[in-house]
This record gives sequence, C-alpha cells and structure tokens, in this order.
Amino acid sequence: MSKNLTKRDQDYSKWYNELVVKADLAENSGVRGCMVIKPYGYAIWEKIQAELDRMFKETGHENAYFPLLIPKSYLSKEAQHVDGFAKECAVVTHYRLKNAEDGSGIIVDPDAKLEEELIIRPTSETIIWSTYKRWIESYRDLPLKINQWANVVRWEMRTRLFLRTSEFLWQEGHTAHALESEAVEETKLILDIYEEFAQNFMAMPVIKGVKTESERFAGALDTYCIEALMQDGKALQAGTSHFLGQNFAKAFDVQYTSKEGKREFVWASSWGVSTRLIGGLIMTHSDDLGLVLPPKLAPIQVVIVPIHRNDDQLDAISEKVNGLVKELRKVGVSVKFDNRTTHKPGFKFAEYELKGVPLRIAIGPRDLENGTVEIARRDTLKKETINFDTIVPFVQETLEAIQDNLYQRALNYREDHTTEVDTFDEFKKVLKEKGGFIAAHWDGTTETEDKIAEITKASIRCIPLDVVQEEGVCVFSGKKSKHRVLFAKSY
RNA sequence: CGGGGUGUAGCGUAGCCCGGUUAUCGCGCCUCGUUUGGGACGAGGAGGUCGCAGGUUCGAAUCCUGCCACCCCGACCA
Repeated sequence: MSKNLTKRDQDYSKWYNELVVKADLAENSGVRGCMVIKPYGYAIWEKIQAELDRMFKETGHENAYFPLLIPKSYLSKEAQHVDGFAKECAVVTHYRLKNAEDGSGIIVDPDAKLEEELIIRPTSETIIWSTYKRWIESYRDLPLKINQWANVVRWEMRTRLFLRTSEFLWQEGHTAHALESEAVEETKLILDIYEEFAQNFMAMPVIKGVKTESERFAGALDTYCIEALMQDGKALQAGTSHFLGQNFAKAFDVQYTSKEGKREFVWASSWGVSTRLIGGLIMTHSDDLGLVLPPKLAPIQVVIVPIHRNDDQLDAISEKVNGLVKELRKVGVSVKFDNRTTHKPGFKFAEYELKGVPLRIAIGPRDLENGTVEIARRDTLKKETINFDTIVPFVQETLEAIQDNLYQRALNYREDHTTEVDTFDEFKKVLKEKGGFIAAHWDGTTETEDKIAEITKASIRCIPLDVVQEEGVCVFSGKKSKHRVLFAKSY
C-alpha cells in the first residue's frame, strides 16, 4: 500500500489522467465525476465529430441547437421518460447570487427563487418535441431530421471516467416522420451509420442488435444498439438508436395534416453517441505503453523526431524534414515535427507511444549520411529503416495497414471471446473464467433476465439483428426458445 | 442510498497503533554543467492550511468529537 510507484506506473496514471481526460474539475464541490478534456483528447473528439457529422449530413440530417435548461413541467409529459431520468437530474432553482450581509461571502439570493425550476438537460427529447409541435403542421414539413451536438448532465450515483461522467458531450438526433415505416427505417439507417463509423474509423468491431424490454430507452418502443467488447472481457454499449413510435408525438401533441386532410400523430426516432466512444477507443486498442489510436482518428498520424548532438545537426535535419512534412501534408497525412530541444529523443519516443501516435519517424546524422529514416509502428512496435525517397508511399500504405490490423486484432479478440453455451453451469463457468460475450438461449421473460443478472451480474446486451433462428431451451428456465441472445458483463 | 476504504507538495506516498526538535521518500518542477539513435547523469534549489472545525495536552499529522470530500463494491446508466 505504501510503495513508491515505478516510472511505468506513473505513466499509466498519466495516460489516463493527463493525456486524454481528467476527472474532478472542482474539489470539495460535491460535483462528482466531471471531466476536463485536455487538448489532445478533445482533438480525438473533434475527429469523431467531423466524421459522424459528415455521415449524418450525407443522409439528409441538419444540425441545430436547443437550450440547456428545460422547464420542469416539460419533463413530466412523457411518463416513462420521467421515470427513466427524474432520479438523475440537476435542478436550477434560483437565478441570482448576492453578498451575504454578515460578510461571509456569496450566497444564493432567497428572493431570486424561480417560479418553475429548470432542469439541466439529461437528454433533449422534451424540449425538442415542445419545439417540433410548433414546427410541424403539414405532411410537407416531414420528415424532420435534426441532430444536435451538445453537453448533457446526468447526476449518476456512480461515475466512471470516460464511460459515465456526470457531464458528457454527445450528439443526439431527433427525427419526425409521417409514416411508422419511415421512422423505423431511420432508426436502422442510423444504426448502420454507427456500425460503419465504429468499424471503419474506430477499428472497433460491433454487434448490431436490439435491446430487451428492461434495457430499453425510457419512452422508446424499440432500442437498437451497437455493442462492443473491451479487452477485459466486458461489453460496452457504444451507441443507441431508438424507435419512439408515437409516444412523444402524443405526449407533446405533435400532429400534421396529411395529404388526405386528416390529422395524424408523427412517428419518431432518436439516437446518440457520446464521449464514451473515446473510452471505447482506449479500452479496445490500448496496451501497457499507453494509447493506440487508429490512424483515421489520430490527431497526429505521424510524428517526426530529430536526433541531434548540436544545433548544426538539427538545422541540417530540419531542412530535410520540412520538405517531407509538406509532402506528407499534401497527401492528407497529419504530421508533427517535434523539434523541441527541451526533451531528449528517448523521452519523446515514450511520450508519443503514450499518446498512441500510429507512426514515428526518427531521423539523425546517420540517416542524413545514408539517405534513410527509421520508422516505427505503434501497433506492432516494429521498427524499419527505409529510404528517404520512399517515405510518402510507405507512410500511406502503413497507416492503412495499421487501421486494418487494429480492426482485425479486435475482431479476433471478440471472436475468441464469444462463446455458445447450453447449460447454466457452463454459462457461469465461461463468464467467470473467460468473460466476453455468451450466446445462450433465453425464454424471453424479464423475470429470467433479472434472475440471471442477479446471480451472475451479466445482462443481456442485445438480441443480434443477424441472429440465427434455431430451436432451443432457455439456459436458465428450460423453457422453449427460438434463438440465442448475447449476454455479458457490461460497463 | 447500503457496505468497505482513504484524505500529508503538481503526482504517488512514509510517519499515525505507542503524541515530542526543522514532516519522509520517489517522480515531476527550477538553476548550472556534462549529455542526446529508447524515458540521461551529477551538484544545487523551490514547493506543505498534514481535508475542515472544535476538543484533550506543556506539546497534535499522530488521541477524541463533529463535519466535508474522494475512491472501491452494489442499485442506476450514453
């Protein structure tokens, strides 16, 4: 309990606390699990935002922004929705502070009590649907497909860095449609976008599925999700897309006049991913040396570290490197030349490994003589000496290879850690010894689901969309089942 | 909210049981010099409301009381 940390241990905590995200914005404030996203971590979020935003826009969505503060009464309009969120809302009760008369400092002015309390949004369905009521009159106003990039606050009992902070950044999409089928289609379209993003950009394999009743979003008819498996064998819900039916339309009285002149309630979807994705990224790919970032989301794809004994050598190296930097940027590679003289090469090597930079180029006097550079891959940690003239194509090819390798590696892990079981004993054994996803038959009742969760701490992550229909019996109750579902311990 | 634990420098900590000079050590930070192809070395230096408040005592980081905060495990969740 009382020993000095090794250098490595300290780095590990640095990797977590310093480079990406830091918890505890305010000390002694009672605000738990806030996060400060440092510049490098925010750069990762910006990459995530940019790609998702492009994909949303390409599929006909537009961005908008709605208020942070929601009147309390809005929240009570959809019964299930309140049930889901009421327990974790931050409430604004006053609008003014003043100096205490006894000079003890700033206090809340008791005269400034709000008529109606305001809630800091835990999600924006209620305020958005209040607005949609005014925006939607005719079938010509539909579909309405809006996305918002925002922060939300959920006063969680227990927070976990990256995965469940009390304030987090996300995107939330809210769509309204004339037909039920259109809303369902939208819900699935977004799920496909999330899947594509997770797999192609994050190099994180995911399973598309639908949630069971007990895991469903508060107010939804169906909750679709992408589920990923982390390196410790626990599952992470990486994104959700909800088919809301007409629940919110009815709660907020959003009707349109159809072609036939009839008044109809609209059909809705909502969907979101959050800064939790950064946590997913870390837990999918990182190793003991720190982060490992997929090239497509790495803020810095290539770092160039000069090795020099004196200023003359650095000048000679810089001259050569400046041209290379230009060439790499020309082909769309983000590159950083770290010419700081305040740190030694060995320090820099370790630092960029910690930051997960996919490729590192080292260039010193020896290389100047030979016309070469040393290039190291973050994913395999392999080093190679290559000709200066071949750097650009080599970098391009290798970045692609790293992206593919990371995906393949994660996919292999998931496949090795997905186990079909047919008895409850086997279920418990696999869960305990191996972890990961467990594909088992389930009788479809919430009762069984709850009991299994109680005994094993594993929950049903989803019913995969591509599930194979097969006769079987529930692993717990022995009742008939038509297909397997995926169980896992989760974050 | 239930169970357990912890608060000492920017970070990680020793000391607390059994009160006693100037509060320990490592990392980091600053200065100078030598170094620089995998986290350099030496010398010097800066940095502390010992979580807060009260009490016991000649004397409290250490004992007592109250409070506050945080962490871990549960219930809840993107």
